[in-house]
Formats: sequence, C-alpha cells, structure tokens
Amino acid sequence: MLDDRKKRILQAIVDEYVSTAEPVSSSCITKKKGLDYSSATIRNEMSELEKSGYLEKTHTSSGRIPSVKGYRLYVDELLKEDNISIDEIKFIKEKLQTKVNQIEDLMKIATNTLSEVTHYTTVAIGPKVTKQIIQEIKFVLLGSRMLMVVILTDTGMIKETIINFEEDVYENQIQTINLLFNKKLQGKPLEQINEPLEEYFYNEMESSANMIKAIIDQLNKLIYEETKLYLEGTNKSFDLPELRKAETARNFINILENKTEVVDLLDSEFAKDINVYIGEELDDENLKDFSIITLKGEDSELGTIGIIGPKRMNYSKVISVMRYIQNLIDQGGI
Amino acid sequence: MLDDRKKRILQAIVDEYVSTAEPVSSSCITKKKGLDYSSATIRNEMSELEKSGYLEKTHTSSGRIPSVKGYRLYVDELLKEDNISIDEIKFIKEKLQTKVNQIEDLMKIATNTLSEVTHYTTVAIGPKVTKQIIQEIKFVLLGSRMLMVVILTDTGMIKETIINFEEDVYENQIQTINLLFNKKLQGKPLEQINEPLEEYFYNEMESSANMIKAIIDQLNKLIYEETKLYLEGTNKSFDLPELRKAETARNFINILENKTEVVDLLDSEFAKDINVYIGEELDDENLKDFSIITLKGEDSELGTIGIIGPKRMNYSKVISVMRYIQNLIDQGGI
DNA sequence: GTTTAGCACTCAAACCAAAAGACTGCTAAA
DNA sequence: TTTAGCAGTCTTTTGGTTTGAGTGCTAAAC
Repeated sequence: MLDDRKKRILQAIVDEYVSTAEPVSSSCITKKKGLDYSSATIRNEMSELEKSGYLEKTHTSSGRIPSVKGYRLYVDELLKEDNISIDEIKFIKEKLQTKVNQIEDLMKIATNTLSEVTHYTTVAIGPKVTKQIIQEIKFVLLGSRMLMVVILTDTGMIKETIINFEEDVYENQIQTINLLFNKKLQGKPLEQINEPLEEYFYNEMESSANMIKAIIDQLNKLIYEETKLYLEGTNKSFDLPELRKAETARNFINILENKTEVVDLLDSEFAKDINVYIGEELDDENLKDFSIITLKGEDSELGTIGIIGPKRMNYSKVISVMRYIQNLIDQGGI
Repeated sequence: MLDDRKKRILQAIVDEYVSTAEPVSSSCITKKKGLDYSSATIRNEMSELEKSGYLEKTHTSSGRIPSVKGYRLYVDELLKEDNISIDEIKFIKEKLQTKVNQIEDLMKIATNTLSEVTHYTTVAIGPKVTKQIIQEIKFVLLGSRMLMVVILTDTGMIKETIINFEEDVYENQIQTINLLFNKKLQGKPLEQINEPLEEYFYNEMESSANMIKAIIDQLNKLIYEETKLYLEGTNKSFDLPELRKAETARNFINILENKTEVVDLLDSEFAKDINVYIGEELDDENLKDFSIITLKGEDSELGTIGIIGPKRMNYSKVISVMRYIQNLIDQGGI
C-alpha cells in the first residue's frame, strides 16, 4: 500500500513527534538516517502521506503530525519492540523479583513498575474471582466474637474476610459450620455459594441459622466487591505538555474520576495479550486525546494492566516494557 | 491587638479571597454585611492591616491578599466552625455508616469522604501497630504448603500474612508451633516478637526451626512494612487556579511523590486533634504555597488524616467537616 | 521519471505601543 | 472619623507590525 520510503518517513515523523511534541518539518526528516533527500523531496512525500490520511497539519504552513491512521500503521507495522535499556531491564527484574505471596501483590508491583519505567499513568484490575473453584474453606475464631473466613481456590488464590457477631461464638459451633460449608461448597465456583446453603437459613438447626446467613452475606460482599483497582503515576502525567491545555487536562481528570470506563475496557474479553487503542478509536469524548495500551495475562487469573498516555505516547517503549514484564511473569510462575 | 472592625475586615478579605482567588479590593469589602463604610475608609484600614503584616499586595495598585500571619489570625480567632450543610452532613453520615470490620477500612472511607466533601487532596496513615499487645495468634494451613498467620491485638486489630513453604507442612507441626508462639508471645507488644523465640531458631526441635524462623521473618515484614498510606483526590487539586502556574504544579507533584515528608508530619506526636499548618510555617520549599490540616484520632490507634490544599484553602469548611467526622467516629466506637 | 533549488505565500508567535481599567494613596472637605 | 475626589501606578487588553518557520509549486537538473 505505502511504498517503503513513505513508511520510513512516517516512522521517522512519529518517532520525532513522540519525543518533541512539536509538528515535524520536512527539513527535520532530512537529517534522519537513511532519509538524506532534499527537503523538497520529503515535502512531496509528506504531502502525499497527508492526502492518504496518515498525516495532519495543525495549520496551513505548519509541520505535520501523525493522524490516528498514521499511528495505527506505525503501531501495527513499523514499531520496534526492543526499545528497552539494560538499566531498565535491571530495574524491572529487581522489582519483580520481590517475593510475593499473593497475586494481588504481584499486580501492585507490576503496576507500579510499569508506571515508574514508562512515566505514564498505569491502572490495573485484579483477577476475576467469581469463576474460581473453592478448594477449601477455613474458619478462625478471633477473640470471642470475630470470625475470620478464609477461602482457598484451585488457582491458589486466597480470599479472606472478617465477620463481627453481636454474641459470643463457640468453637463447637465453628466446627459444625466448618463441616457444613466444606461439604456443601468444595468444588463449586465462588459465584455459586448461595443456593447450596439456602435451605439452612431458616431451618431446624436454628442455633446456627443466623450465623450461616451472616457468613454467606459477608462472602457475597467479598466476592462481588468492586473489582480491585490499582492506579499509579497519575501525577507524572501532569507534566505532559498536552495537559497544559485546560480542556485536555479536564478530560484526563474525568477519565481518572469515572474509572468505570477504563475498567470496562480492561475487563472486556476483547482485550487479549497486548492491545493498543488510539485516541478516537475508542468512542469516548474524554479519551479522544489519549491512547491506552492494555496487557492481559495469558491465564486470565492475573487481571489486566492498562497504560494511559497521550496519543503521542511512546508506543515502542511501552510495548517493549510490557512484553518484557509479561515474559518475566510467565516464566516465573506466580 | 486588632480592633474589632479590623478583624471583621480581615475576615471578609480572607473569605472573599478563599472563594475567588483574586486580590480583594476595598470597594468589594464595602458590600459585605456590617461593613458598609466608604471604600476610602476600608482603604485606610486595609493599609494599616498591611503595615501590621496581615495583608499583602501583589503589586502597587492591586487589591490585597492575606499573608501567612493573616491566615493564622483568621484560623485561630475568626473562623466559623459550622460551615457544613445539611446535604453534606447527610452524605458523610451515610458513607461512614457503612459497616466496617477493620480500622483500615474505616480510615479508607474517612479519607475518601473527606476528599469528596472538601475537594482537596486527602492523605492518611494507618494506626501504629508496633506498640499493640498480642492477644492471640492463630495458624491456618491452606492447601499443603501455605500457612496463614493471624494476629489479634488487644485493641481488636487484626493483622494477617501468608507464608509459602517449599515443602509440605503438617497439622501436627502447626499445633506445636501454635502452642509455642502463643505461650511465648501472648501479652507482648508486636515490636518484641523476636527475642522470645530466638533460642528456637537453631535448637533441638530442628524439624521446626526453619519454619519458626520463616514465620518470624514474615511477621517482621508485616509489622515494619511501610506505614500504610491512603491517598485520595489528587486529581481534583489540578483544577485549582494556583496549579496553573507551572512551578506550583511542580511543587505539588513533588509533594505527592515524596510522600515521606507528609507522612512525617502526620506521624509527628506534635499533631494532636486538629492542626493547621499554613504555607511557609512548614519549612519546606515544596509546601510553601500549600497548607495542611491534620486530624488525629483521640485514641492514637486510629491513625492520622491530612488535607493538603492551597494556602487559600477553605479552612472553615475543612475544619467543620473534620470536626463532624471526628465526632461521628468517636461516638460510633469503631 | 525523480530529485532538487528557489521563490512566493501563509500563518503562528513574538513584539511593541497605546489605551483602558482597576486599584491605591493622599488631600482636603464634611 | 469619615468620605469625595483625583492623581498616580501597574496590569490587562487591544491592535498592528514584524519575524520566521514552514509549505506548495514551478522549473531546472540529474
């Protein structure tokens, strides 16, 4: 579709614009390696790239900036995925090596690392818990009125919660409950904890009926509590020149405030591996000047991470770093 | 020191400046209730207030803005503590009523509420855990290689952590460990978990020595992990006109990045009840254009909350809301 | 056919001067 | 003690000019 030279020019323009945030002139491209034509030649090429929709001008006599279509081509075909330095590799390795016990901690660290290395705002949602299979449930009496319930799932994830009772609870009650819950719920997915025990709610074993109900209620809260959201590096974004513009800044604040949209995006089954969404590609007024890159773990128990940056984001760097982190997590097991 | 009229004028100026962020002119004050003198009279008064250091000018012919000394007087003597609307009371009550099981959750909700109502950035640190007394320790085996340790303290706080072992762990080992830990550690403050068990690290009961050490190591991590920090509403702050200025914005970002300074402040024993720190009163270059208001729970198990806003912060509103939340928490027990 | 030098043209940004406007401070009268 | 009135100060606004970076096009060179 585009000949090789045009592609190389487009690539050079994107790279330049990503780093300077200023419209790119023909003479600037002249200086790039492998493109030492006269500015007039480049000008002609740029003019054609604009006609086919890959470039835009901010005003008649300005340099060019990439259009969404231009960024798209760049991301799909031209981008180098090795844009990561030794120092960065070292830094990432070190941070991810921290021994963690729970996937949640890993997500937190990964989110933080990604934001530190890329300097963009990073957001993540934890793994979906509803489909996981209950392997074992433990009850721990704390003091005389607090009961901790711990659930271990087949993937090794641990969820726990605490229930406060108005009256004293006794060990033998706990043992009965323990037997009952494990018998009825082991092997069931978390989302199905309700029916198997409903019959006991208003049943003969009155003494424990209230307790059972209270526990189930609390577990439901635990399972359906808002998806846990990790957010890092929002402040860094306010250094971006695009956020000088009041309107763009407002939009960015809106995005962070109504996180739901971002969560929906991260959550969508559409997202697989690494995905790039550029500006208007996402049909959201607030997001029109931003791009989002998402990373979903291979086994979906890991949750999804997303980076929000300006359309002029350093796609190459972000994707390289994401790819590296992905590999690290994949080999490392948890 | 200042006569009544001067105080009322100062108060009017602070109130006006807080809401407009523009230097206040003499004629503006004329319109305020109880101050219907001519602008010339007000001008004379303002001139004297400036001479005594309560007001400042941004340039020779501008209106006046309060100085730190001016704000100080306002906060100490002139401020109304009932600046809170019925709607706000309703909103706060509703949010804080959410049943929580753990102090951490309460802190999170309080921080969030405070930020929602005041529109300022709110930061909080959790309660100090090291001094609390161990009441009981429970061990829960999850699967065959994961051990959860739960500690209940005298104040009803619960801390838990998980340890992954390389080899299978057996119930009878856990029972021994359980007995040992509870015998040696009950009644001791959390910060003293090390010595009582050191003798067992390399001791006769070899089989468990490694386990004991691993558990103690992990508990140390838990106890001395960085003080948990809650942060809410940073984005809202970027709407403030003072953050239009690049330098002030930079300072603000710095504050959020090196949270340590804020934590130190919140953590200092100096902070009691409600405290106000205005601009240069805190000897920190980054904070010179900001004020911080802190709220410390009566029983220090609650941690401390701080609000960071511009010097032109709505002291009256913030303090009113804090006071209300404080009362709510105090009566409510946890 | 492709490349390039050269020049006219465009438009944003920088610059400058003048005018307007919002204040104050001071003086003198009420 | 208060206030009307006015001169003086400094910022903000306005409008016009210049500058300069860039383009597009044409015609010559390769």
